[in-house]
Amino acid sequence: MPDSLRRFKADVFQALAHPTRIAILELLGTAELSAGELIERLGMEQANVSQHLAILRTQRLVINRKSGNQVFYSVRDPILLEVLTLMRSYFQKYLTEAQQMLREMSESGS
Amino acid sequence: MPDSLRRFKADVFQALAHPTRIAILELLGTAELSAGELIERLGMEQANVSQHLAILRTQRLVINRKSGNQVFYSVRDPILLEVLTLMRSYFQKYLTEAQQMLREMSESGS
DNA sequence: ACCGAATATTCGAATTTAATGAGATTGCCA
DNA sequence: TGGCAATCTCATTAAATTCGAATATTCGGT
Repeated sequence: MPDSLRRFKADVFQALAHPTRIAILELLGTAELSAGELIERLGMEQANVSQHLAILRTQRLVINRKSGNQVFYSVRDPILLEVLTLMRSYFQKYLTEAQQMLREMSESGS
Repeated sequence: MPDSLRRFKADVFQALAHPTRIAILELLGTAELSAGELIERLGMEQANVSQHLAILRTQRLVINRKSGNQVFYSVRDPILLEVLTLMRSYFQKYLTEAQQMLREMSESGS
């Protein structure tokens, strides 16, 4: 596999590599949502969410549809949701270990 | 889903978000390899590869087995390879578009 | 005990990323 | 056209990532 494609693939993972963006994709997994709805459900700064959406748009993980005053987002390809589902099963498999790791991190961090 | 788990999930994607680390996982997909073999096949600096391996180890995407002077690495869970396979199909689906994007990036970058 | 090979770790510089606050668009409706 | 709501973009700053060079560690052989 050429390195350029590997870089491209890495960029997609990079786009997935943020809790907020994962949350966005999970919210969009079941239904198309407007930017405003996303902001509300996430409970985060408007500008911040908008920037994360821009990243997802640039990598084409989501598509957007303008309708009047609003912009509606949806996941571009179900494969991406499959990836998230696979990840979910991965985490369930190692759940106790993940929690253990989280606990250690919070202890050493305090 | 609690945010802590989402953060944990994002960390795994972060670990996948580098061309070299993707290359490492793809190499390990078919066979267990020693650090030296990985370095040789990647044709990169020893320290650099070792650092990437450390990241993959920290996130537990790979496991390592010490045998004498060498350290052998392998992918921890086949689910991760499934994720890479899914991504591969995603890229094949949008290959022309990806190439187009790569071309534009290289043009504007020069 | 010493040496060399294999691997890991540390450090510093350059680059990238994330969050916030402020400003700029765009589209609707009176 | 004026104004408001929804959304995006820009600038700044703090934090994280990446790489190479140098250094450290660990193990087997002599």
